[in-house]
Amino acid sequence: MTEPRTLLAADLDSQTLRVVRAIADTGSITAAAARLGYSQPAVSQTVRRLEQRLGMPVLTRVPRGALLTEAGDILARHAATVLRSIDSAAEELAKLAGLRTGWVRIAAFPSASSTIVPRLIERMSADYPGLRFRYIEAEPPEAVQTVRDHTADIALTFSYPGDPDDPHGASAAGLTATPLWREDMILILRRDAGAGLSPDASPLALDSLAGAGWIAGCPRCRGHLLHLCAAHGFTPSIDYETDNVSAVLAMVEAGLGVALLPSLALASVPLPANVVARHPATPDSRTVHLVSAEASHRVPAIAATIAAIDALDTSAWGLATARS
Amino acid sequence: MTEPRTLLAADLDSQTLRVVRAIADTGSITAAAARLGYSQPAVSQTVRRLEQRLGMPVLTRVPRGALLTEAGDILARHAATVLRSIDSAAEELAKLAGLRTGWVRIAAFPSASSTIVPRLIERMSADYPGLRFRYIEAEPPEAVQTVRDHTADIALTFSYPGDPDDPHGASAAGLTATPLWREDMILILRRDAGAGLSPDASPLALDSLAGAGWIAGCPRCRGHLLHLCAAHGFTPSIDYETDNVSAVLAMVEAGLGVALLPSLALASVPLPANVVARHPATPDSRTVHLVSAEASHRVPAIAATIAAIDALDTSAWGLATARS
DNA sequence: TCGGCGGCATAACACCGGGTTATGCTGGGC
DNA sequence: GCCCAGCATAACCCGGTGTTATGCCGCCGA
Repeated sequence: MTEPRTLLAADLDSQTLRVVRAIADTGSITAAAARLGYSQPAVSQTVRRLEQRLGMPVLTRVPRGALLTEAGDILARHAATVLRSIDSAAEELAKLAGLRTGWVRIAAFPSASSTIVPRLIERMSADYPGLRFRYIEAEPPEAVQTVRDHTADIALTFSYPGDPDDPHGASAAGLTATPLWREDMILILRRDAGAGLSPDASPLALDSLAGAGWIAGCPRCRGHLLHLCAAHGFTPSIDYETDNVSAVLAMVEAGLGVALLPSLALASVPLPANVVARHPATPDSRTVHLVSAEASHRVPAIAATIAAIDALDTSAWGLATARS
Repeated sequence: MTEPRTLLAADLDSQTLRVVRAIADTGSITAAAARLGYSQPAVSQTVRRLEQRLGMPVLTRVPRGALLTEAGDILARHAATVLRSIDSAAEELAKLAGLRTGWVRIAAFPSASSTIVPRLIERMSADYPGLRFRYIEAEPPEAVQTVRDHTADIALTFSYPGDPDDPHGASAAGLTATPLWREDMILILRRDAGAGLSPDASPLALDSLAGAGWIAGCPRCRGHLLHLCAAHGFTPSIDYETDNVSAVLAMVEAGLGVALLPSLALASVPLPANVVARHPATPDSRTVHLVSAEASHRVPAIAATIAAIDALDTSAWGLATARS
């Protein structure tokens, strides 16, 4: 004769409620067991355990089945609410799993904003109409930081060869950084500036521009330019600094200098008539990376987005698959 | 790498939801564990199991705690509903257990309707204002049947000594029948009828009424009368039959005959002026029983009612505690 | 920059809740 | 009076869900 301690909500788990509800619906333990896919004793014992936890009977056994007691009625009534809520939770989760809902937050560098990102989101939205997206434009270090602090799920970054703080530095945390594409660096100069140097569309020796004025962009891009020129034996005179690609082109067009731009930056703005793009004689490139939290790969919407990034056709932007 | 099968609602038990909710509230696994009274690994593992059932992460681990993912958000949101519902079920059950709510259905024989039953319900209502009662008047066999088929929780019955179908016959089922009180049988006759026989208030030999006309009530009462008279060597002439006590008294008053009534029957109607009640010289009694379903004794409201019946002061009705 | 600390994960283990099959009992209907 | 439907019990088994002990990692403060 165990002392019936005070009732705890912990005594009521959803499994038990499911059983009570099945009995209420079917009117017998045996039928409830059949409906739930259990053996009859399983249900019988579940009820018995419940009853001894509650300290009072939940159902009265009658010759052809079982009737709920008042306590059983209470349980069955609330079971409806509980199970309905659990079912709808399961349904929402199934929608997440089935990519019929979900958010994906993306961070990327400026020149991706007008190329890769819109194409990606367009594609994903077409394939999975339920998914929603957020986008934050950020330079690589900040973009990685957004992933690290869970402000974004996915970051697109770039790194120059030999870059000390390239995105791989992030992999120490739970982050992964995988190279996506190799992006050619292209020299931008006024048509007449390079006129005497070599035929129009052919590669151009970098050091032939040693004496030119230079227009540079973000700090890391400027750093790369300095590094690259040093390897070619000169120090560029960087006279103008701007991140703005249109501004760079206008400056070049105005004859203020030359620039070294990644091909993505050129993909979304038309080249002014008397401005030309020439590959350096010794090819130069940077690499676009995808940075994401390891754990997030199990989030269906994020995994699908990553897959879509991999599947993007980037040939129009001058991107080549990265060999890592 | 287990294949993430489709999500089942069965994967979501209330215990897990409780954990998710605690994490959502506290912001860390450790704090949630403390709040739930678990060890930290218990919660950690609960989450891990949940995640592998869902096939997607539920929370993202951050340096100083954990953040919910979208899936975790869904769970936490529904957990609120589920747990609220479970809590309110527990609360209602606690009210049942605490006798602050509940129904008790009573069946009893007619002469209890105007004596024991109102007193009992009055008493119970005073002690437990939340309890509600239903009452059905029924002769013993029917009253036992109401308990058997769960139309009533408690039946008050009576049985005459040697009664073949007394309530004990019911004990074969899950029913119990316990004797409560011994109820004296009393002879009712007109003052002048017994005048020459013995002093007014003294016991009266039954066979002194052998020649009188008799007024009898319910079938079992009539049966008892026949049995009793046979033991005294005569067969009564039963001229009138009615269950109605007032009618019996009026008939006696009118000189139509004499009657043998249980003391409870006399408790609620005044004896007409020229009608007297006399004990038989050889005392005769019947026994009042309580019949109830074994299992119902664990129902608090019913147990309390039975206790209240035991505690009733029945001296005013001429009932003596039964010796079983 | 290094040690302390807060927080999570993992390992190893124990328990019992909750399932199974086999079987018995009871009450009702043909 | 026998058969059948339905519930209970026994005996057993497994895995979910706790426990403690321990390790790793990232942050913070001296």
